[in-house]
Amino acid sequence: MTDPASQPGAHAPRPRNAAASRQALLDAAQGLFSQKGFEATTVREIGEAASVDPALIARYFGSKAELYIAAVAVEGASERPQRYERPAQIAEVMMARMDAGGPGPILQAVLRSDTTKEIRDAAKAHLVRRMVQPLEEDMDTAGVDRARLRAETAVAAVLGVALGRSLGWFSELGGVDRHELVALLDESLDALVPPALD
Amino acid sequence: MTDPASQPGAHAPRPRNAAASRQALLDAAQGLFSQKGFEATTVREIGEAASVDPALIARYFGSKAELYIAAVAVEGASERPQRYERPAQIAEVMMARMDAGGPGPILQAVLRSDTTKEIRDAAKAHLVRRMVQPLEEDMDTAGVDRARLRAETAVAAVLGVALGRSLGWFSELGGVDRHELVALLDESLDALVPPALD
DNA sequence: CTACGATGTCATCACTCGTTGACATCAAGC
DNA sequence: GCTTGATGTCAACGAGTGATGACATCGTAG
Repeated sequence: MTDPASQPGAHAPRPRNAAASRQALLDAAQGLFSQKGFEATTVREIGEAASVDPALIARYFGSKAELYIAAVAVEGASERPQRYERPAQIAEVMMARMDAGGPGPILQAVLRSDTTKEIRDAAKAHLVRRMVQPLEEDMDTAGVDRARLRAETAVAAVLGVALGRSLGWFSELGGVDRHELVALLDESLDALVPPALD
Repeated sequence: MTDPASQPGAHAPRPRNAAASRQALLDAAQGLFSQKGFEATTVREIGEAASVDPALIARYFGSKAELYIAAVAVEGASERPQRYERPAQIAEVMMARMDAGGPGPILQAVLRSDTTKEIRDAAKAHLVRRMVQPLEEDMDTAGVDRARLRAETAVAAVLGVALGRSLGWFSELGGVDRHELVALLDESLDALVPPALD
């Protein structure tokens, strides 16, 4: 962010700017990985989307896999810590994200088998930390039986619904208003994950 | 078909038997596609698993894609029509299948984006016919509101749980006894898909 | 102004994929 | 026994992939 040394207002064209190229690659990768997954996205596609030579992926990130990890890290970091009052809020957050830009690198990594085990484990851990554990802790303090299993089941179910909605599995699920769907899930999830009573 | 055994009059045993080779390829493809999906399975793998030269795939099926379609057709035909008394029975059936041999070609086709749209649509239709419609009809006769949406949501949720269990997303979900999980889902699904009262 | 490191461009490598066609080998009919 | 068609084997092709390194070009320190 040093002074580009040109007119104010309009960013100076940066034909040679490593940071900008790196960022462009990262953004393009984020979008493409999010929509198509790891294997189905080629480095040449990423380069074209970023208007950057694909060879720079190797230079700046080392490899396609490391670029993927970087994209996942960005997605993970962009999520601010959050506390869920009701289990269906997880569905709300997840579907809002998917409505915006596809499943995202993390979910892609979790549900596809063509990614490295290393990447998949990292994505799973993220999912557990952000979604399962909050639910589990609430139920633990409330003394609910089988808290962990209930939390995992709820997250998996929400993921299924969000996925089916995003990928257009069915006719109505994809088109229904998000909040209506969340409301529908709310009743159901309360039976699976009893809400904290405190 | 005709008795292949040792009688002199009958046809000799079949060291070179096109039908047997074809079937071996189909079986191997069914298993591999079921576990790894379409793109991640190579024709060389299939050939090795079937102990048949991969080139015969082209000869007997035309291409890898047509072999895939044949495998899906086999899975679709093997399912006998079934009626579900309670929504959680869908979970039972689905998880029993997955515990046996992975998600299966049909589910793989639905959830992965690397398959042909044609294949994916066929798989979706199969899913709707076998899972969504039975639920919907029960609720329609019971006069439940938003029957179709509820049915689709329930199937998607069950799919998510079954998938998460099969793919090892979480620590407990994968290991828990299937029937315990079904019981857990039963309460929850009743809220989403009110059981028929007749 | 010049030299040098940083940045971008390009051709190409090694590899895997699905597919193809030539060739080998077997079983059966004349 | 020899021919003929079916069946199996094999090497290779062309199209992709990710990755690599040589080279060109820019920006700027000296």
